[in-house]
Amino acid sequence: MSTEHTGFCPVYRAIGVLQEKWVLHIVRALLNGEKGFNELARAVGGCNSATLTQRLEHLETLTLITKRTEDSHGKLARSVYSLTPAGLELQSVIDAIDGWAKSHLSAPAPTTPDLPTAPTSPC
Amino acid sequence: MSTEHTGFCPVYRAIGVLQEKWVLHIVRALLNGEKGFNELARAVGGCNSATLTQRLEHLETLTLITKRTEDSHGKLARSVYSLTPAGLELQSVIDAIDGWAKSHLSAPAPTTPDLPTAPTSPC
DNA sequence: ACACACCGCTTGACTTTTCAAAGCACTGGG
DNA sequence: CCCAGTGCTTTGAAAAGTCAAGCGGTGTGT
Repeated sequence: MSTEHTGFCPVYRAIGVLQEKWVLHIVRALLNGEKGFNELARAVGGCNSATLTQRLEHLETLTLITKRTEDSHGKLARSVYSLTPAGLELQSVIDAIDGWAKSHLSAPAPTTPDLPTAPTSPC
Repeated sequence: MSTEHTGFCPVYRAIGVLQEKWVLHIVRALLNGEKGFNELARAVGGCNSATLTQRLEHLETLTLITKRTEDSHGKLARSVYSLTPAGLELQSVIDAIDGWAKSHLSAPAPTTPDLPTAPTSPC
C-alpha cells in the first residue's frame, strides 16, 4: 500500500516537486535572471551546496532549468543556470504566492509578537 | 545570519511555509471541504499521523486552518479541520500550480521511462 | 455484553534529508 | 606567487520525516 497512487495526478506531482526544500526559492531566484552556482546559492539564501547541487540536478531532469557551461576560451568553465520555458511559467505560481504572502503574511506574529515596523517591503 | 533570516520578506516566509512537506497537499485537500483527521490523512494520500499532527498544529498557529472540535452531543469529539479565510485564499496558489501542472507536467518520465501505464489517472 | 472496526492522536525506534565545514581543481587580479 | 573567487564533491552528524504499534473512546453488529 505504500507506493500507491503516485500514479498520476499532475497536480499531485507538481506539488511533490515544488515542495522540495529550496525549489521555490531557486525558481524565484532564477526568475530574476540566470545565475551561476555560487551566485544562485547566495540569492537563494542559506541553502548549502550539496543540497543545491542535488536540487539543480533534479530540476534539470524535469527540464525546468538548464545548465549551460560557458566555454569562455577553452578552459574556464562557468556554469550558468537558467529557466526553460516550462520553468518560466512557474512565474504564475510565484506570483500567486507573492500576492497571497503580501495580503496574509505581513504581520504574522503568532507567538512572537515583536516585529516592530516590518519595514514595508524589505525584499 | 545562520539560523535563518526570517528577516522579512513575506514571499520568502510564504515559501518557507508552503514548501514544508505535505502542506500544499493538506491545503488542497481542505479546499475541497473540511475534514476530520483520518479523513484528511487519506485525502492527502500517504502522510503519517505524526507528521500530519505536526503540520496541522503549525498551520493552525499561522491561522491558515482551524480545528473545531465537534460536540455532537455531549461527549463524542470529532475534530474537524477547515481553512480560515487566509487559508482559503491559497486557492489561487493551488490554481496556479494546477494550471502549470496541466500544461507542463502531463507526461514527464524523464529519467525513469518506466511507468508501466500508470493505472489511468487515479486522481 | 462483547468483540470489532472506526475515531483522533501519541510514542519510540528507524530511515531519509539537510546541514556546515572542509577540500579539490581551476582562474583572474594584484 | 598568493589570495580571492569560481563550481562543485566529500564527510559525519543533526534534524526532519516515517513506520508500526498502541491508547482511550465511540458506534455497530451479534
